[in-house]
Amino acid sequence: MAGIEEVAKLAGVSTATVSRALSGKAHVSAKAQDKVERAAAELGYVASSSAYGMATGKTRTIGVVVPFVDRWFFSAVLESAETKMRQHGYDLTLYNISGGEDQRKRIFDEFLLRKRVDAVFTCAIKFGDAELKNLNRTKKPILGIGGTVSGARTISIDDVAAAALATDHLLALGHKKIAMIGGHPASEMEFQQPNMRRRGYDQALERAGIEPNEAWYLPADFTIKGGYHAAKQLLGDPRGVPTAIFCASDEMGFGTIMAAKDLGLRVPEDVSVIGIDNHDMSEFFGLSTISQNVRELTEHAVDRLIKIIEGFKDGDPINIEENEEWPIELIVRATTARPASSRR
Amino acid sequence: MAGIEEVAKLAGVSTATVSRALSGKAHVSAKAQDKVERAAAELGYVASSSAYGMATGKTRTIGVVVPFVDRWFFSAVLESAETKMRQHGYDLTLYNISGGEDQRKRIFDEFLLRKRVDAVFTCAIKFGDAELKNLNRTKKPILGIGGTVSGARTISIDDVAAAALATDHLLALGHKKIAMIGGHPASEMEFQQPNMRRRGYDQALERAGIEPNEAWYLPADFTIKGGYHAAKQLLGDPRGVPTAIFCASDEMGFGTIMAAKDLGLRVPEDVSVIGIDNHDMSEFFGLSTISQNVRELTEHAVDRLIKIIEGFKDGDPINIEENEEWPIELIVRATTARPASSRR
DNA sequence: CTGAAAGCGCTTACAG
DNA sequence: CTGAAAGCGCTTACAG
Repeated sequence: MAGIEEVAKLAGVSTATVSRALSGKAHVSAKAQDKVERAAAELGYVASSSAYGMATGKTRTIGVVVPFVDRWFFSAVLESAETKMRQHGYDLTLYNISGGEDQRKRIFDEFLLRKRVDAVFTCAIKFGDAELKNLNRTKKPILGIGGTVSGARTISIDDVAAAALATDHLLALGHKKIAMIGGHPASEMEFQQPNMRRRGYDQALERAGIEPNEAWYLPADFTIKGGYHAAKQLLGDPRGVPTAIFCASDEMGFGTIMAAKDLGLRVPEDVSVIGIDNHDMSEFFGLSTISQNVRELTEHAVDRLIKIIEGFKDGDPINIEENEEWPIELIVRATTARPASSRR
Repeated sequence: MAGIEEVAKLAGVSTATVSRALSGKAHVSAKAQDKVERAAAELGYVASSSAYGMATGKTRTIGVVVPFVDRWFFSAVLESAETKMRQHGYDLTLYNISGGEDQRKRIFDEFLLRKRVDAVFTCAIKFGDAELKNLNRTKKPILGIGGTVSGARTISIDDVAAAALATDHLLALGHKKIAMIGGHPASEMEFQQPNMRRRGYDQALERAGIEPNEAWYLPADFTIKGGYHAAKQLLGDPRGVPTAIFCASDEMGFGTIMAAKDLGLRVPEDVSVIGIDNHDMSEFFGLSTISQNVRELTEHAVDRLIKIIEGFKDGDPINIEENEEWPIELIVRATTARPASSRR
């Protein structure tokens, strides 16, 4: 509870000197520096962030907006973001949109605007025009990952290319009957990933001269359970079964592997499976996948955002539309192989 | 960027009246109320939280400290806590301890103290004496879940009883050869759960006149992978195999189910499995479990903490040691049944 | 290098 | 019910 005044008194200097010594922003004589540090330590002084915020207009807090927190992808983002922000001396405040329209509105109209945050970091969030305008009006830089967003900076993989790469991997192994378990067109991810990943799959097939089979695109919800159910339908169909399944997320890939096993099918002998994400458990499942290195992506994005905040000069545009493409990587493990028909 | 001054000007009243009208803390004439509301809406005014914090000493932010965020239990806590806090008009700032000693020290010595938060909500965190003292000195109320903590309020299940209940369920079905997959004694959970759950298991067996078999307690790390590996060792041992396995977490239960299947064993015909948590995927796996209703527990705990903050009177002790026991519930699903030997 | 003082934008006793 | 003014605890031009 000790304030700067008490530290100044104990150190025998003015509050200005205390502030300067502790912030390191201006030179202070070695002697004064020492006295201040001793006094601060003795009193256990830590500057009040509200007062700091008043005086500087900075909160040293970044708002992170996510659609879910209890799904692996988002929790990995959250964990990496927190660690990186902490390193830079920033706090992370969490805004979770999953509570529906009301919660979302409250967050955008009230919380995010209340000068609580210096910037906004979003993951798989698409802004409404009004939301973006408000954020711009209050001079909040935005950086998004997990898809591009109009009017803001983003760092994102090329989802079309990622899906095409996964599909091409299966094609190159000799598969011709390739199904896809993807997302619902207008899904709660509120984002274009499902559509883009489907497009990549379609394009890859078409390039290989294969007509995409409508019945072999199954929408699910990106969870293990969703993948399991979809895969059961696909693999249990007596009228014809694919030899490979591309899943738009690794979690759906896990579900697909389990479904295959439960049907008595062997992976990859009877059916190949590939996902997208490189989930923490993918190695355990031996799942082939397309990695976007979420953790590094997040760390890179946080660094970038903080650079923007701290390098901001009056007159600079707050937000510009600009996507930095983040590289993807094919990781081949044990769930993809040549189809049985082409073996000898 | 509009300040209270501009609103006052536009509404033709003083800033005091604006503040009162918007906060609703004092009566304001209907006319003034209306003028203020209009003006605020027109200007898109939202009070600065730093200024609010300066004036009131409140931040309306709660610090949430967790050891992990990318594990289901903690992410469920985080999601529920955020939603509940938001409802009360509080922000959640995230403090993740997983980055090791340095990150932890920085959080406790610097961030949590910087008058950034009104209170601290912890999940499965054990404080050091110095940490607790600092928090008390800066008058931060603490509420913990996921285990009791000395010197602070907690809401927590009885872990010994939960483990005993799971074990008793297996015993009641007729199992005598019951193994346990638990935690490492001094685990990264930095908490007593592993030990307490083992104690509950031991006690239940002893009450049933069964001597716990040292070789049948396997430590793992609470993950699916960890559970899988442990279960493989248990179920593959040629010298003798348990008929039931109690896992200290549902995730280890999932791993155990997969291990059994991969060994060609049927669950529950050849081996029964029960966990603790009622994970979101437990229903999908058909896993019998002990539920602690994490989400409701978290919401209840947040309500409680906010009541403490807002009802605080000078002279009240900041933190008192007091545990509220949270009820548990046995949920029997498809992975537990009588042992084969006792069937006919 | 250092200090006195203004100022950041609110809230809230205190008067009226 | 309302307003003038003090005060919250810092930072930072401005002088010296």
